[in-house]
Amino acid sequence: MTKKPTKVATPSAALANATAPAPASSEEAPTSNRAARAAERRAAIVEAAMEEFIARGFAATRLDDIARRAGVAKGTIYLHFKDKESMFEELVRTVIVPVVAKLNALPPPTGSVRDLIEAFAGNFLKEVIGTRRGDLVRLIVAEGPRFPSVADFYYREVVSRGIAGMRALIELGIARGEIREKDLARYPQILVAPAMIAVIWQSLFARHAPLDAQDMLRVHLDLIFGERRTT
Amino acid sequence: MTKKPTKVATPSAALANATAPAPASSEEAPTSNRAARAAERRAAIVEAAMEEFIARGFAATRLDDIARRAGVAKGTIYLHFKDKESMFEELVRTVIVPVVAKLNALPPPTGSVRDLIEAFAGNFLKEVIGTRRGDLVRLIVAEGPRFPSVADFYYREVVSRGIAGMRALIELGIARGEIREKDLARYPQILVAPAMIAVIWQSLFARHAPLDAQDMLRVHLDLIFGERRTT
DNA sequence: TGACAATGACTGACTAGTCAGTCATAAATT
DNA sequence: AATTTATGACTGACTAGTCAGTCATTGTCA
Repeated sequence: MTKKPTKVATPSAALANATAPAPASSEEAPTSNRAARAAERRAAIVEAAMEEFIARGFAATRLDDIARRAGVAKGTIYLHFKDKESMFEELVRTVIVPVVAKLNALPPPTGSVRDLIEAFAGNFLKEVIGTRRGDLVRLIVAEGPRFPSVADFYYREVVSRGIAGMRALIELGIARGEIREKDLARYPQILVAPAMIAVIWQSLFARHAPLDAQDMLRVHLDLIFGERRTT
Repeated sequence: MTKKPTKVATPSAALANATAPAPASSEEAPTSNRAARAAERRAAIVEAAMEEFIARGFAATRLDDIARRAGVAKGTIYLHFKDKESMFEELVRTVIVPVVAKLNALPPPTGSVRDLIEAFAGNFLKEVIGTRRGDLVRLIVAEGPRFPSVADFYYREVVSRGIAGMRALIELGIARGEIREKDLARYPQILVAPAMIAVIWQSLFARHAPLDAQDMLRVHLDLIFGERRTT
């Protein structure tokens, strides 16, 4: 039935072409055993899928494109994921989990609350705003309503924890007299809002009006903690 | 294929169902002349398209569904719009324009700046948060990157004007001594951020954790203007 | 150690289905 | 009757998901 006498060159050659002369991104070992190779494949698929989903959204993304970008045949995707939908869902989980891990490993609360939050904001700036992770946030906002399970997961793992953490910090700030506005503890969203806006702004309007997110967050913290002493 | 001998009742009946017993929204006349009927059709299509696009996103929305919801045959859509893409773009324009008109018709600046902004926030709460318009904002955030022309339009017509207006208000507040934080004028986004977050929250997380947007905005204004005097 | 067998990861042509856009025909309006 | 407007069956391009077949790797045995 299939009329392929010569077969398809070598699959490994195709793979090498698709990604780079050297294997994958982080790991460099020639990946001897099967399991490792499989994990590597899966990682490549996840990576490629994220790029495509971010660029085109769920519905408009073609699995063929993901496969090509991952340097893998389409069928291979189905060895790792049940279908397009559950691939999207698992993808979000896979990418989010390390973030949650980091959130849990919060630094010991030394120094002023303002310093803590400032450090947190700095981190957020570097790791989220204007990065692939920021785009992922926008993707979740975009697809959330069509993927309740994704929205649920994101709320449970990231939002609710983030809100709770921020609330604890705010309460500490209030107890220490650093924060005046007591009601702020009821709406930690207010503390985070400018950061979220910065994420969205970057991917929608940066080309029209670049936003100095760092400076904006500083001003926002001044608003909450009062003008910063000069040093 | 479709076994519909009797035809689809009357289109107007279907339309009436979709919106209300009485035809269309504003106009009530039996729409005698051609132009009026055409405009009505177009409005029905726009209305239906907005519902579908909000519910499914651009790529996953079927023109057949829009046509059915609008009580119109698919071909009719193409009498009003060139194709799906330009329909989406024109749709956003059509829905946004009245909002801009309202923005331009700002009330005369009487009373304190805080009162002005509070009135504005109240309006926003009623007309945007938790309404179809709020969903439209989310839709623009979602599809913006794939429709630069939509993002451009939205930025030009809504965002940049809104930011400018807020900045003027903030500067007034600073001049009058109502607002302490002078740098706020450089980032009117901070003033608006919680409102935007509320919009997004409603459509993503309201089921998990309902958000009292009104109260949150009040707290945020307290933060900016100082605790509100009891009356 | 070298030869051979078993495994299952991987492939990509293929199927079945979907949907944007078209156009011959019909209805309504003039 | 002529013209404009509306219809919806149809088409062709496109794509999610399948599966029979391939072959590098691993395991087994002499």
